[in-house]
Amino acid sequence: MIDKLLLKIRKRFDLSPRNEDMLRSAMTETVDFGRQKIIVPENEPVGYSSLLVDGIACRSTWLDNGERQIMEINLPGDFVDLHSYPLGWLDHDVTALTHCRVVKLSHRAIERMIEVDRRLGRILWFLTMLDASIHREWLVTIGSRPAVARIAHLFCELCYRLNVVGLVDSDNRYHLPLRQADIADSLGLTPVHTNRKLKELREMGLCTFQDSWARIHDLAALERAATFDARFLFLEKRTI
Amino acid sequence: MIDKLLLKIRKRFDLSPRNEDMLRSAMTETVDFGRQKIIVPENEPVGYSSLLVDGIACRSTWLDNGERQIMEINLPGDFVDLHSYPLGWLDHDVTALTHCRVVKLSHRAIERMIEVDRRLGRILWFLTMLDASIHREWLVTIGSRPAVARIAHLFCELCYRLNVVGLVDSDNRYHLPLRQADIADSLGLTPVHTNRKLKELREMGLCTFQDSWARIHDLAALERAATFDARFLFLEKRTI
DNA sequence: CGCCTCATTGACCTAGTTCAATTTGGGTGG
DNA sequence: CCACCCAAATTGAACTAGGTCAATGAGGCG
Repeated sequence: MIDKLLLKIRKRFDLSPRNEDMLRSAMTETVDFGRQKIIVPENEPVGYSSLLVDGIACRSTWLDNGERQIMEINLPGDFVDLHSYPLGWLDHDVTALTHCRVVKLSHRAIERMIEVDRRLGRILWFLTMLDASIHREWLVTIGSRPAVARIAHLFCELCYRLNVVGLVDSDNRYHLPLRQADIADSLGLTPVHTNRKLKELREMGLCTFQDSWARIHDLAALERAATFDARFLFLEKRTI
Repeated sequence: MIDKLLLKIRKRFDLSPRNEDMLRSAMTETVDFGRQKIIVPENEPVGYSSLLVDGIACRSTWLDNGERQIMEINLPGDFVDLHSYPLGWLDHDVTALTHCRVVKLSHRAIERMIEVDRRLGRILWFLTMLDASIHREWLVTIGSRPAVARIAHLFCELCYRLNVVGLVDSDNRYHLPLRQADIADSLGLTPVHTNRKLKELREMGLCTFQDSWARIHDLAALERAATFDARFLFLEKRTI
């Protein structure tokens, strides 16, 4: 159930079997959400955090003009709203972009876990700071990269993140059941322009996104096109 | 020394005198940085976090093409790199945009404080999540708002944040010693375009930015122009 | 005075948008 | 099996917000 979360954590920290048990036993209730359903609504007090175990979700808000801005794409193994623990509620919606399965972790249980093992608290804090780092990288993407590089960067990011949780094939191919409009709304582009630039990436032989699958044909070249530097994902193993 | 930090925290949480003493006594060394100096360099292990007590700093990276993207503007009372505590190092530089004064808080001291009072840990975690919330709002700004609204939004944000630490005059006027280029690099615009749109805001009678001072003539109208909603700043007092 | 940084303005250009039409590929009901 | 429908992808053509380039001001200061 929480194996993808454990993979994500173990990539960066050593986890004792005891830690794993604590996490495992703290998460109980499973909930499913259909596509487009709101998993966590904006501005409402939250008493628990949700771990995405299956499907793809996103953080997004709607603007007055009807535009949607997606601020992060959540993958299996991600807590979609761990930050509601320190914040109390969310400043944005979390929405299912595909069918999603989620397990709940009450804030009270988080509190208890941290009380028993402070290091676990620091690990959870780390996970939320990883989201913040991804936010910053997106700021660079949207603020400074041209359209092709934006799309390329997103595909690189998702490749690395999905790889951590074992969801990338040996030939850099991964399941990505998103609409082009989802990508457009993530990158501050229009669906039409996104479509054209996806075609360009395809014709350049860098990557293909079709039928809910992303295939990266030349990761190194794609990273160059994206000016991608994986360091913002903090993939190194660390002590403490 | 740390009074602005205390204001910032007290706006959201009750702080016991003991908590305040713990914070106060943990921060010792003061360091000054001239304009353009790097306060915390990217990708280098950090053993302490820095609290900005005076001046304005920013988180930024440089792209291959020589462009700079600013990801957050740090004000007095902000920790510029509290997230280095869980992360270990930063994915970006922290740079002084004006002369800055900083006090240091070692990670060991943070560790100790949290050990003594877990609630304080949650408060520090909150502070880092506030930064993340600001990042998300900037994503919306850069991804979806037109130029005038971007600038307006930034002036609203700075007004609210500076107000918390007592740096806004009664007539919504605050010291903001930034170049137009700093604003441009924060918003994903060019300095030229920023200049033109600043003129527009001035002519609309919404706000003036001249000689290092921002004057908001009509905050409500400026917020409307920016589609600004202060909720992302989590300004409410909360329990726990 | 001369220099330097930053703000301002004008003229032209382009990456990305907008609008609208067409295609594609499932489903689904008969 | 086929006609129809619908969501999403694709393409074309015209448009614009914002960018680029380059010149001019306007202060501050050694």
